[in-house]
Amino acid sequence: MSWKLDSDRPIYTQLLEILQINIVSGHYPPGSKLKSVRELAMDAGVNPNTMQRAFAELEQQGLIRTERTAGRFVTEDTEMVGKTRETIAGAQLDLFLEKMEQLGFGRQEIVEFVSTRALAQAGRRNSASAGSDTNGGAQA
Amino acid sequence: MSWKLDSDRPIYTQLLEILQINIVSGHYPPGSKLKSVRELAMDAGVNPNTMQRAFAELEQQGLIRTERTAGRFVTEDTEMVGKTRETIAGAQLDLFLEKMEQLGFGRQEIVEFVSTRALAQAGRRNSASAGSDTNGGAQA
DNA sequence: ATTACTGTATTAAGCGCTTAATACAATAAT
DNA sequence: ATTATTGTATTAAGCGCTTAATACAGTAAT
Repeated sequence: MSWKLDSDRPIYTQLLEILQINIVSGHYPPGSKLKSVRELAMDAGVNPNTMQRAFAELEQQGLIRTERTAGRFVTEDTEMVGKTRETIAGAQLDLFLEKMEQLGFGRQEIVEFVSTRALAQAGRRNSASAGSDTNGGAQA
Repeated sequence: MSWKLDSDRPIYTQLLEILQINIVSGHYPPGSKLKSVRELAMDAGVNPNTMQRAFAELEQQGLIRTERTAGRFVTEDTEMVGKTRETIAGAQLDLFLEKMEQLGFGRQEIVEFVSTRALAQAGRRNSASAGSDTNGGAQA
């Protein structure tokens, strides 16, 4: 787990996003049990109260289910997880497009920019499995 | 001018980004005079101190020049402006790619995702001038 | 039954951001 | 010379986020 936190935004918001991503990417499988609030807070280096707050919002979105004393579990509604993944991806794209257009880039330019730079030297890793994986190995 | 501010991040940071974009996109031409701190603060609906703080950081980056009592002016170093534009665009792309990969998307998928959705219904506007403009009408 | 581990709630303190209300020096405009 | 406008600095107050230090209720394990 990464837990890269910056001081520019509320920590509980960032924790929420990280937890979301770990769920919709399949890193936290449907139905699996999550670590306790205290343990995750330790991992992330934050106060348990802060992690608790992140969970409160995460649960409100239906991605996790809480059992009073047993702990928290990832939802088993794989369809919802998948939809959430698409929603987040779409939102990220919209944000990106908005910024690029504000910078004066046209749609055509943006596509070329992304194509050129994204396929160039990639992230170095998984240069083998890449190329024909249409699902990225995520979710159900 | 937009001045869309959210409460999730420091306002002066957001003001800084907006000012940056207006400069590197050519909306604030090189050498042009900017409105006063007080006036811009009014436009944005923030306290003059907050706008002042944004300017302090903006000047530190060299995008503007301050003349004690005459006001602030956009730099005339068009090369720097252009480089800054590319730097911001690259940073935005990197952020986007990172999020998408965390969501489980592969590079190939991302390119297809962007190509499909970015060229689909666009932003509705400038459907006429789009298509062959390789510079977006920005900077020098 | 006792122990350990869940989620949850409360209180107080500290810190950064923001605002409000001024004030001052330097220059441009009249 | 006077007035208006510029950037800039200062002080105090309020607010949200974060942390620390607890505490409690419910359940699983022993």
